[in-house]
Amino acid sequence: MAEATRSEPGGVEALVRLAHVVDRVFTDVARRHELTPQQARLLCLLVDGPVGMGDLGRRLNLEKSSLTGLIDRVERRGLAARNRDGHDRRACRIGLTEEGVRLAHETHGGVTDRLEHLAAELDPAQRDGLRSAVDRLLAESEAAEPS
Amino acid sequence: MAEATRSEPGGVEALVRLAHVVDRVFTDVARRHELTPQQARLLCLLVDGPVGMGDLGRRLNLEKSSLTGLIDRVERRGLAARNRDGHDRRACRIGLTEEGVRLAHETHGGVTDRLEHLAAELDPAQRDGLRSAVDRLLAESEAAEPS
DNA sequence: AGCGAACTGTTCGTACTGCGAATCAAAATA
DNA sequence: TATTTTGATTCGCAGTACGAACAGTTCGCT
Repeated sequence: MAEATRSEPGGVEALVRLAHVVDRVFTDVARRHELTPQQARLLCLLVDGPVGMGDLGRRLNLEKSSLTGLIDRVERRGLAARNRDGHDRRACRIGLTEEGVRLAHETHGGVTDRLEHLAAELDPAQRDGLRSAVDRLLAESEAAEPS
Repeated sequence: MAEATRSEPGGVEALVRLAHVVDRVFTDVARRHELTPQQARLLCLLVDGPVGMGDLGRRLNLEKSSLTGLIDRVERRGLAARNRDGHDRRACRIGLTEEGVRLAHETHGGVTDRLEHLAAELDPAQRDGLRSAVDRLLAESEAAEPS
């Protein structure tokens, strides 16, 4: 029963550690801007325009009750705002304020810079390999999740 | 100054999303065993034998005061125990109880299974590409961190 | 030996995170 | 229209994480 392990010796461990590195970057950058990691993640998701609560919950992997609180705190800091949806008077879409956009760009840029700085050491072949493998994994996990 | 962005279109995004997938797996598996993600991470770190608080804080990226609480809760559940160090009466080493070992193996196995199940869909070239890229990134980040 | 600096871990107060159950209003469906 | 479903909030609870202040221990230096 060690065959699977033999064929991927420590590969999973490496993935976990990589995730940890990314997480660390996110945490550090967020902190530098007086944000919590979750708040930073939220802002980055909102940077392309307003998003509904449903989408947000799915993308952040949060229960709706958790999301309400997160939005509350971000709204209280004047970084985002709830905009009621015209078609459905229950629903609301979350959009960034001016200050929110500024912070979102700053944190997104900070994270990108630091990760690109790491990725810069990869040679083009490794870059491509990483890209294609990650894309495949993501497609895979997205396909598996809706279960 | 958009050159760097042009040369890595979305590559960083892929990394972030990959981290998110790994995180999700960890959260799900932990929950299945009545653990929080952080508690699961802790158990996995302790599986190779007792570790001192200093090391733990560094590896989990936690402040010591945060670590105290985490250990408290895990100890209260009977999964780990503080063992005082013989050489330094201030220090203590955290070790797993029998039940802790059991849970640690279960969660570690669960995470590994699910990630390997994902990775199994990659063809060998992608696997190798991912491996080498991730190893490189980890080496890079470890070299950069001690700053 | 003795004194002070550095280190290890805890306590305390505070804010944030995240969940599930219960609730309410607004759709959607029968 | 009556019923069900859906979108979001509220509440209570446990866990997470930080920094400052603290106590005991060890270390370095004289």
